[in-house]
Formats: sequence, structure tokens, C-alpha cells
Amino acid sequence: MSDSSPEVQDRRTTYHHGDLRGQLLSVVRELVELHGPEGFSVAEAARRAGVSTAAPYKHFKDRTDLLNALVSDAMDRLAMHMARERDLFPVGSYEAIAGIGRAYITFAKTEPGIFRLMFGLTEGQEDDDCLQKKGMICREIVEKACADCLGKDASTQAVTLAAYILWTSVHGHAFLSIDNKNKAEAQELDDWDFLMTVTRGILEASLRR
Amino acid sequence: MSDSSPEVQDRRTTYHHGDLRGQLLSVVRELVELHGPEGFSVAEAARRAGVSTAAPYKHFKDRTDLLNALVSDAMDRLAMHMARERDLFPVGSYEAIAGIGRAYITFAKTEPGIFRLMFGLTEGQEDDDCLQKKGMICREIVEKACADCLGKDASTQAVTLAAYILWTSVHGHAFLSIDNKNKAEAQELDDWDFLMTVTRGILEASLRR
DNA sequence: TTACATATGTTATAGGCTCTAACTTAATCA
DNA sequence: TGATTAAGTTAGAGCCTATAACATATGTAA
Repeated sequence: MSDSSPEVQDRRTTYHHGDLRGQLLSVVRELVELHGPEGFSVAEAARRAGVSTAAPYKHFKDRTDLLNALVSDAMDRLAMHMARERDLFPVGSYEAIAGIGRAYITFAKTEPGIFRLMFGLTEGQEDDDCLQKKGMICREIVEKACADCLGKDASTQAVTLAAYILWTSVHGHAFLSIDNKNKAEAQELDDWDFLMTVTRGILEASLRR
Repeated sequence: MSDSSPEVQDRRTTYHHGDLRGQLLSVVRELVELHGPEGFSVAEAARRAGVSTAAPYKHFKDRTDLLNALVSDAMDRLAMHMARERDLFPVGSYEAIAGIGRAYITFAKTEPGIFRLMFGLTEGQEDDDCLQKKGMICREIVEKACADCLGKDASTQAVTLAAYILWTSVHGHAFLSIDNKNKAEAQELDDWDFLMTVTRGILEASLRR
């Protein structure tokens, strides 16, 4: 657990590192997954990258700035996964929507540390416009899929509501899954079943109104 | 913001405090709401309680232990609120279920710092049996309400699934609300509307199968 | 009542972290 | 080539967690 071995990535010979910024991000990504969202220190990341503990501050204003960069990158990857899974299925199908959800859940399970950082921990310093925008991109993917599925007779409001309920539901499931708060259900409930049930339930309820 | 004034609660005259443990919990509760789930220090809590920075360690093994006590207390309060809101409505009604959800969401909005602590931040040290059990109590309240609503013909599995989807959905909505990640929806979407829509949608979908 | 054990404080301190200041080395570009 | 700037370094202030060793109440048994 507490692998106090320095584990310096590479004893570099040059004075300059080459891509310290990039390597710090990558190292912190590992650390966050290893020790949880807050379980890393800038100092340890520096040591693992083989530089002094002050070096990171040439690239990031402070600890939070580093985390924001990490989250920003993660948002991009999440949006990419969502679009990719969606495209496995016909436009307008329930499966396309469930696919988006699957990407979301898979991401959360694969990178729970970062996922937690993206949603939840911030509280207060969440004034980063860039992140807000990237979050919005993900949201729009869901809304678009719902609109395609409900058809063009559906009101904007109906689409927004359906998309939002789906979002909350998938988001909640993702969180409870990585928290292991759903041990009881996880045994008999497959992710895909969950996703298809929710998708059908919400969209059909939406159509019936 | 950084109110660096000591703000010692009471300059006590006696050597012993009386109820340091209790006061620490109360002070940390304030701090968590003020500065976010991780934005407090044992040292500051001690200062605010008017004792030395080492004193808290006579009552709590470490920082995590203190947080766990906080969360444990919060779980009790949450379960209480849920039961109370449920009892405002007839047994088996959609409203009773929505009421439970309302208690959940209200709690999250009222004490977002603690709510975050309860779900999400832990990751790793989540081996506290006591907390698991208390979480289960909340879950059972929801399942019971769903069972009452679906009637006794419903299979256990159907009840579990419906309760779980409701849970994830409300949980997700609560989180997105306090994260302010739902600015777009929050304007036109009332909590109660959300709750009733989801409740009806999920339970009716469940009945139709 | 006295004496001991225990609970709950205290001060002092080790060691870790964040972040800044002042200095050094390398790279760039006019 | 020489000056400027980017990207490292060491040193250190000031914060935090947690422990050790010591001090003071409190309660219990003789």
C-alpha cells in the first residue's frame, strides 16, 4: 500500500525535463486512481517524475490548477467515449441512448478517482468556465440522442426533462457503483439491463404524456 | 472568506471541557459546510473549540475517524427525515415515495458538505460496517415504499429494481443540484415535479411488465 | 478520606505538505 | 553572440497530522 519506494520514473540526464507538465498529469492520474481523489500530493508527483518538489509550480499555479487540468482532459475523454458508444447503434434507438450511458458507467468504473474529481469534490472553486463548457458538451450528447429518439413532435421541454432524468439516473448508478453502495443490486443487476430499463421507462413515460 | 480570527467558542475556565467530543463534531460540521468536505483541519476545529491542537486525538483516532463519526450521525438524521416526509402521505401512494426523495434532496441542499462526505469521498477506507448498515436503513425505507406502492403481486425483483432506479435517479439529481451542474434544468424544473415524474415513470413502467 | 487508576487536557516535536523566493541552467531569438 | 525568458534547483516559512511525555481532574476501592 504505502510503497515508499521513490519509484522515480526516469533519472534524466538533461537539466530540462522535456515534458514535465505532461508527465505530471500522467503521474497524478495514476496516483488519484491509486489513493483516491484527494490522496495524492504535488510533492509525491514531483518525486515520481524525478524532479524537485518545487518544479510543478512552474507549470501549475497550485494544486487545484493541476487537478483542473486533469479534469479537463478527462472530460474530453468522457465525451469521446460517449459519442463512440452511441455510434454503435442506429440513430434514434433506445440502444444508442443506453450506449451513451454505458460509456459513462464504464468510465466511472475504469477511472473512479478521476470520475469523483469531475463530479462532486470541487464545491466552491467550481468557477472554471472551461470545465462548465466541457460538461455541457456531454449533456448535449444525451439531449440530442433523446431528441432523435422522441421524434420531432416532442417539445423541447419534454426532451430536456427526459434527458435530465436519464442523466441523473445514470450518474447516480455510476456513483453508487463505484462507492460499492449497491452491493445488493449489483449481484443481480447488469449494467445494460439497468440502462435499457431506465431508458425505456423514461422515454415511454415521456411519450405517454 | 479566510476568517483568520480565532473565533474560540468559549474560553473555558475548567481544565476539562465537558463535552469536547460533541463540540468538535458540531464545529467540524460547520467547517465542512463552510469550506467544503475536505476543507477543514483538525487543528482549526480544535482552536475553534478552545482546546489545544492535540486534544481531539483523545477522542478520535485520527482525522478519518472524526469524519466517520460525523457521517454516522448524518446518516441517522437523513433516515429520520426520510421517514418523516414519507409519513405525510398515504401508505402506498406515489407521493409517499416522492416525499422520501424530497427529504433526500433537501438534505443534500441543506448540508451539501456532509452529503458529499456520506457519498463519494471515502473510496478506500469504506470498510466501516456501521456506516454500511446505516446506509442500508435508508435503502430499506425506499424499498418498503415501493413495495407498498406496487402491491403484493409485484415480485421482489421488480421492487428492488424500481427502488434502485429511483434511488439512483434521486441521488443523481441531488448531486447534480449541489454541484450546480444542472443550471439549465434547475430554472424550469421544480424538485417536486422531478420527483413525481420520475416516481410515476418508473413505477408505471414496472407495473407494465 | 486517601490513594491509585483512568480520562482528558497540555506542551513539544517529528515529519510531511504547499507554495514562494532567490538562484542556476538551458534554450530561443534578435 | 548576447540578452531574455523558460524551466529547473535549493532553502525555508508556515501550515497540518499525529505521537510522546507530562499535567490535572475524576472516580473508585480500601
